[in-house]
Amino acid sequence: MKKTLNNEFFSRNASLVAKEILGKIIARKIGKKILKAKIVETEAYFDENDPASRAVQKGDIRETMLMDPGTILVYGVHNNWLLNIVTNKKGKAEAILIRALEPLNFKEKTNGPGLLTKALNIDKKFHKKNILSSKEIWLEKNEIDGNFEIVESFRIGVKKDLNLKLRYFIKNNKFVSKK
DNA sequence: AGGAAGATCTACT
DNA sequence: GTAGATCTTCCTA
Repeated sequence: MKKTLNNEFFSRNASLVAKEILGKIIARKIGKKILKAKIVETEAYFDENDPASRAVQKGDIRETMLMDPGTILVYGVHNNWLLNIVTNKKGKAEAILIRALEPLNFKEKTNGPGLLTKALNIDKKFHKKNILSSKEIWLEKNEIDGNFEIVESFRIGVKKDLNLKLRYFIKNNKFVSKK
């Protein structure tokens, strides 16, 4: 059994992936250091029937969301880079947004989508790379603690939200951006 | 070339 | 709780 997450993991419905990726480890190699953090908060975005998703707009973001599962989608908003991972099969515009991490071996703040990209030094250079094959960033299974409760809630910062709970976070984790 | 909008963050009240 | 700062991308002309 491989330690890193595979293609099948991401080849599913975005809300499913968003939920199951909670508690997994994201690793970022910078020079000789490898920063590791636990994913504690995510959101799911869809194509049709999701007015808040950027996939309904034509452009580079939609193009990227149509690519292979595991493709990294980096999107700039305000002053920040937001880290997304494309899910579902090629041709389906779905993705998850990583909203918050719990740092395991570093101290930078990661309790927000813009902050975690700064902490991990993620920017547009990762755009359209695949997180399943990258040597600089990857995801690992968490074999240490798989015991936590998942809370479902509404997405944050979107005007036209669906009447669906598409944000998922680990209960009682203090690194979650909002409750 | 210019303007508007946006899946945000920080600081201050 | 609310306002402001300030960057990238897309749309229009």
